[in-house]
Amino acid sequence: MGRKSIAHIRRKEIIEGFFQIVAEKGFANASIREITLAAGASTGVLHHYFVNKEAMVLGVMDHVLKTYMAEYNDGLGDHQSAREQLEYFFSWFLDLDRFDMEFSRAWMEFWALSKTNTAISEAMTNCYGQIVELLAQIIRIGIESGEFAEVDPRLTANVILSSLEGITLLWVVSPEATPVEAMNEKIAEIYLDYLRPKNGG
Amino acid sequence: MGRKSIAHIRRKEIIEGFFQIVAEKGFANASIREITLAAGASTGVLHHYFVNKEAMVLGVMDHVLKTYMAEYNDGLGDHQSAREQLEYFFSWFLDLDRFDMEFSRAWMEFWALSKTNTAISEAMTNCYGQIVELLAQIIRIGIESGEFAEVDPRLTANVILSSLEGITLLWVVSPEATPVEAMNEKIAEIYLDYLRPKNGG
Amino acid sequence: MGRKSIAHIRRKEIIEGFFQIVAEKGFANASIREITLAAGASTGVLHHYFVNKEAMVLGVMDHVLKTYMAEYNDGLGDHQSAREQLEYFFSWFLDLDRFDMEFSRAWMEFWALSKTNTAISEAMTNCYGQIVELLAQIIRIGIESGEFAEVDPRLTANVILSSLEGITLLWVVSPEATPVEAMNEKIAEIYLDYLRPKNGG
Amino acid sequence: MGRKSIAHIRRKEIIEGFFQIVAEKGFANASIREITLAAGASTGVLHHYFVNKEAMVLGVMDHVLKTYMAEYNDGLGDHQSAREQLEYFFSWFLDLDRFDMEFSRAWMEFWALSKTNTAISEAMTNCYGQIVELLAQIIRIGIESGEFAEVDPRLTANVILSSLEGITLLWVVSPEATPVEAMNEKIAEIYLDYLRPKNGG
DNA sequence: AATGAATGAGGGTTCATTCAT
DNA sequence: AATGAATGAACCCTCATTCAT
Repeated sequence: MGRKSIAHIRRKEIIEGFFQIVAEKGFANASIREITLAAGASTGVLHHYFVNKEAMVLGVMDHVLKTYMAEYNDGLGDHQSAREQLEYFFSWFLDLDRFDMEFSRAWMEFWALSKTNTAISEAMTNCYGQIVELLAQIIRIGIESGEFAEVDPRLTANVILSSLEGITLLWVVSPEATPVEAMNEKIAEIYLDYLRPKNGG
Repeated sequence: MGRKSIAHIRRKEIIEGFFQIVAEKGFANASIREITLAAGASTGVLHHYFVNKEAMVLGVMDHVLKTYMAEYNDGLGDHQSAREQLEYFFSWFLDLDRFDMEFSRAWMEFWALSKTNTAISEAMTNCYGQIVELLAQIIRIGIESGEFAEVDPRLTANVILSSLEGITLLWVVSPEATPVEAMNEKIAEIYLDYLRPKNGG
Repeated sequence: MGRKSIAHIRRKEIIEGFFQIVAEKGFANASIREITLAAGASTGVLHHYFVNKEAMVLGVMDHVLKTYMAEYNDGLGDHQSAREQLEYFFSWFLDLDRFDMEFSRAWMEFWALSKTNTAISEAMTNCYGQIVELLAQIIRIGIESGEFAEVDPRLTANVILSSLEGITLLWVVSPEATPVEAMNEKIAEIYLDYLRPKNGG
Repeated sequence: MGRKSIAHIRRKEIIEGFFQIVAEKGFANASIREITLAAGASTGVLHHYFVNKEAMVLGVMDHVLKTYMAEYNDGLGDHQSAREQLEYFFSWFLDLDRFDMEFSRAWMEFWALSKTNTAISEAMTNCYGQIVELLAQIIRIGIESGEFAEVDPRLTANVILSSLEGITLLWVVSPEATPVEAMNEKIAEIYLDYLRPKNGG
């Protein structure tokens, strides 16, 4: 038991050190030595917990997905209508570390890595797949209840997600030129409007 | 002149080889040796034309920006109304190599690099800045002519660009899960609708 | 007593796991981790019984020498004449695990190690020394009894042993190209003939 | 041309440094760094000429085989009868670096490596295959001319080679206990006798 | 303008061994 | 007696870059 909890702590320390250095220097320039220093661990311990650098990425992604989905589910209960749920989704997604520069820089590295690394690609696809499904489900409920217009739920979910991630992207690439908060509000406004039933139509 | 054109050809060969390998393996794993093989040049020649790998990125970005802006301007003349110009913008942006996997993968690498490399960051900011300005100008014209509602031109331009780039991002990360064409159409539809003057309102 | 026998069993398990991995991968690539898995023991236990990898080699060699010499002595009693004893020697030597690939591969590793490791070198010299002495003694008896020609007993013993070990060597290096059984028979035939008294001389 | 000859020299320097360190420490303990120092080359140059340590082994073996076969063929012309050729073979084989400790130690490493490395195994099989064929051919000629008894040429060739290599083996393992010169002479005597036609028989 | 041999720092990873539990 | 987490030196190899030719 004591052992197990130490292992958990170690894993978390390593993940955090790794995350920090990747955000700072990028994956390729995140040397094991530096991760080691940031995590307060030896090279041996790093490879005791993660077979290689790639496995650390998977560890981070797994950790992030689990944590955030748990947060989402924790706050979900209060929201009754589909519209409220969608608003809740926007606020949750905004609250993620999306506009934490460290988080976003690291996450962008994982985007880039997913192109050449099957395991990371699968983790990414899974991650975005879950979020799209979340959104699509809210939209489906809203359509059924008559709160939303009859749009294609998955397509709309994909479009919303890509718009939100597009903001993150531009923000990381050009932080000063990208007014993220106003953009987020605008996006929420536009899509809520798009989903409003066109009664008069 | 003969000399100069050989130099031009060489530069282009190198840029193309570099681009191909970066798309395939990512910037960090694009070794000079491989670029050399793809470009049909020696290591010496590579460093004769580009002081280092970073300079190749800048070379590519400069080449891409110039080429695409020229294309944009070439096709622009026919379109009179702001709405037509915006539709033209969407079709031009779609026609870029955005949904060419090789292009997009390489471009994603440049996103990632811009975080840690000042020169690339500046080139990126400049690149997106020009496109945003393009869009904002169309929107301004539309507002003035009464074709568009009175929105914030730069904010709207940023939102549109981020939505479009967000599609590319999701597509590269999850090619199979991302219906890019339908998403593009939907995005165009939504923003054209958003910009429509709400007379009755 | 119970303790002691557990210790014996553990030692044997470790030796066998070690032997197997050395045969498979070679000494240098036989990692403690793999030996651990093969022996069903932890790294701690391994180092409890053997101070290091070298000690495992000495353990194996000691075990092998004792076992085989015991086998030799067990079967010896029946053979009266020097010729019979020599024939018995050949059959015993053949029956050793010499043409068991696993044994021979591991043993070849120990040859190689003996060059740079004094303790292993001494164990090897002792091992071959005992066998040469065995052979020389048989030859001496045969010469005294008039069964064998008057050859140099130690030189002949060395020559016979080297011929036999040479077969093993070629067999391990080129298993398919080396007809070990026919070679063994031929060797026995040639040396028995060589030792036959040349009456007519 | 100048380039090419430099490349030849570099390759030879590296092979010699490698050979020396392998003989001294064994393949596994021959670090690139030490080979580098022995060869007077940088790590980069080492890997420029040989993709990895294994390739150096193949380089050595190739070099050795070519050199020695050339020596053999150079001295062959003078020897007319099969018996003379066989005697020449013995003297040539003895003259190889067989009883040069450095050579033999390194060669023993290659034996050991051939067990786990396909390319080295093939080189070894090829090497011994050529020598066996050489010997078998001499024996065949002797049988045809009536100089030799009607033995199995390949089997006999294998037996002779294994006896000779067995001497090397015992010598490397127990240099002091192994009277190599007397053993060599004895082996030559025994096999020449074995091959003598048994007219009276 | 072009070549590719040479450099050597730095990369990720492995591993025998130790030791707190 | 037994465990396996922890250590950190050492390993092989890669690489961008330089420079003599």
